[in-house]
Amino acid sequence: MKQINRPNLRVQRREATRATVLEAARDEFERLGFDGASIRSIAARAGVSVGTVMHYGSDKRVLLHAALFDELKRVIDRALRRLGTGPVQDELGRLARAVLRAYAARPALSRTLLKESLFAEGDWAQRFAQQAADVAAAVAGFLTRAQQRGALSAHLQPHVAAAAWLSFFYFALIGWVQGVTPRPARFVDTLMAQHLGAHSPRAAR
Amino acid sequence: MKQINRPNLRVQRREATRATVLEAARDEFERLGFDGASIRSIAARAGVSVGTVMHYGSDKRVLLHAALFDELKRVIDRALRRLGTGPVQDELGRLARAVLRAYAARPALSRTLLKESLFAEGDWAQRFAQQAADVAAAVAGFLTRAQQRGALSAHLQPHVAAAAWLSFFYFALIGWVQGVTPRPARFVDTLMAQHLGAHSPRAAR
DNA sequence: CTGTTTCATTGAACGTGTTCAATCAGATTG
DNA sequence: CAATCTGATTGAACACGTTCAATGAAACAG
Repeated sequence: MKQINRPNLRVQRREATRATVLEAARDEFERLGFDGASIRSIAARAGVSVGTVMHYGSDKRVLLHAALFDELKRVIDRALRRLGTGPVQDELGRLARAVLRAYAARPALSRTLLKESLFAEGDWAQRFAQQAADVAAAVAGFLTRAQQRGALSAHLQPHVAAAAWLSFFYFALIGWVQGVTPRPARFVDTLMAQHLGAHSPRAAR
Repeated sequence: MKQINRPNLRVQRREATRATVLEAARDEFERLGFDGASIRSIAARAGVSVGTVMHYGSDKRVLLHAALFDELKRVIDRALRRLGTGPVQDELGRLARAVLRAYAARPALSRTLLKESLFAEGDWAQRFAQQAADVAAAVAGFLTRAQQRGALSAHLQPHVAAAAWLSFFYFALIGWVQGVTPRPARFVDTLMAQHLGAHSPRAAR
């Protein structure tokens, strides 16, 4: 009887090698930054040849994405799940800060990580676009619930406001990695305050 | 009497070589894209050595900036000067479309041009940050004038709204080069409509 | 059990961006 | 006018990312 649930040795080895390569990649990228890490240093750290490293990442940027995408996605997903029923801006601020911390945790890499995720190509472009769409959808859902409990004007189109928030957030992140926006979460908060300004139920106008 | 106004031969030659190198760089980048163009092909086109090309651009990205910054700056500055007294969103839409056209005019290069300008490093980071600050200031001024002629609520903080517009604009541009925002000007318009929504004098709420 | 197929792995070769010592030409000085 | 200084130019060397033909090991078929 064919053992369907037990992959054969080759598949096991492949997965083990892939994990080893991606872990070595993550370590090198986080320690040395994208440019500082080389395919050769990653290969040496993983104990394989450069051809094997390239086998698991079709180019260096793909390697970066493959090494770090899942962890950042976990951070984002957890922060989205934690969107609660507190004041709208506080909840959004928490979301922004959680993602910021994930970037700040890898200072040598934050600029390139952001740069390459925003401008990814091929399959990874689609994955990052999907991720942004998921965040926008989650934020729109959060805003809809806020409207339903009367914390936000019913006139506001949640998906547009979510896209606005995402725009502010990414712009703030870019400003932050570029050193021109030292307090990105505050920046997002200020813009979102104006954006929602007349849409909160107690707006005086 | 020292001829102050007439640079010597070496200075003349340096400027001529610089212009030649940057023009060759611009041609190659626009024709082949950033990755498609090589330092060697630029050198060949300019009739100089690779060392000379590197002399006029400390690295390939700097070469890109040096080759294209002034032209894009001219487009932006002209569009800013044309901000008039028409409906606020129409004027901002025109500004957005003018810059979009400048990018669209070089399809092989638009993604990298945007990517490298947003994530520039060193002196160029400062120049691009200054450019963004100039745009924000000009848009804030435009919004202030709109308030003064009663086309916009006096309660709106112009510099915050300008930062919001810039966020929408860059996010739309990124979405456009990534293929997820086919109508970036419309995207900006939609978000800005919501942002200004309750701030126009005829807002029903 | 053996031959064949499949796929992972290897590492040298290649093209690239970047560096730098050597050379050359223009400017300056005495 | 010659010697010296200064800065532009050169292009080979280097390290890098990427490619690919060769090799080896696992899987499969008979």
